[in-house]
Amino acid sequence: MGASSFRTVKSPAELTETFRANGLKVTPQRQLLFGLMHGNTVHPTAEALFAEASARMPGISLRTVYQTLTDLASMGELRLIDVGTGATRFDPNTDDHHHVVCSSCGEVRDVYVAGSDRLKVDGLEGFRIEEASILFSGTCVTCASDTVSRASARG
Amino acid sequence: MGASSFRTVKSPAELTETFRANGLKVTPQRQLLFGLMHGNTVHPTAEALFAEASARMPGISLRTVYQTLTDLASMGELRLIDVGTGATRFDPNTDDHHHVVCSSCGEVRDVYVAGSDRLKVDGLEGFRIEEASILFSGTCVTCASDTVSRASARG
DNA sequence: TGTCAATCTGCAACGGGTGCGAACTAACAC
DNA sequence: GTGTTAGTTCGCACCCGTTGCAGATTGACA
Repeated sequence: MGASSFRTVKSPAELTETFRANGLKVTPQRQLLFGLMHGNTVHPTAEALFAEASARMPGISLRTVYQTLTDLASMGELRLIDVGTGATRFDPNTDDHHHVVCSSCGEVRDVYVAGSDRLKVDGLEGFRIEEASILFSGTCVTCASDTVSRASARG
Repeated sequence: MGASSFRTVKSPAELTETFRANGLKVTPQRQLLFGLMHGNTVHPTAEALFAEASARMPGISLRTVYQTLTDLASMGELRLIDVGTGATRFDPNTDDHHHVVCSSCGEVRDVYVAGSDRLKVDGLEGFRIEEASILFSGTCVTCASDTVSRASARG
């Protein structure tokens, strides 16, 4: 569970190779997005990445951001996750893991779960299961302390 | 885990009482929806309930369906679930349970999981967890056999 | 340097869901 | 039965996230 086993999205250089190998072209827009996803741990939305990308390359289209992200996802280089906050999040961590989401601010963090093979599950009869995802939700430390300070300001 | 411990939405008569007790009026539209949810095990979307309701009460508004369902949910009489198929599902089963979704047809079924307290979870530091939901996804028996028959038709 | 398929952008459109306000009606009092 | 009024219903406009489309552009390879 240490950083040594952490499997994230390939480097921009490697993704360039992967794209070319798949017959896809490598454009400046794509290279920018490769860089923005590499080592990214905040599970950004398409809009958030678009904002970052726009700052570095004014005129880049939101459509292109979506296109590149779905290309990356369909090649298995990143994961699309839905934590119920409205917009799809993009996760460069392709390890087998799960997520926590703060129900107040929407922050998402990776969670590693061991022992799920020992769960007793009733109700899967008739299904060929391909995936199981666990989503924790609660309040992050920042939002919790905000609540506390607001409460004491009132009191 | 038998039917005896199954906790579903209250009967239409009980919901009538609950609504009145909360200062809400009991309209024909609401009574119709109470009946449609009672004993419902298909995890319908608002649109699906709207279609059923429209057949019995032409002219009922989709807006009213949403309104009544969110009222029921905020009273804890049913649960809103998101299985990643786009639309919110409404689940009259208020037991502590989880779900499987067929990635092909979107069918949802209830799943009971025991032993989740023995999971080893890493990454929740700093979060006050309020909920954990497990979502299985795979192919239901109907979609699996459809695939088989299509494959043999081709062969 | 040329060719051409792949890509980019902007806009229209779509699905799910919500805010709003005028018309309506359940609930309670008399 | 009638009146009063707060809660509801309906339909429309609109929001958000996302995708389809098409014309202009450009990476990749000869």
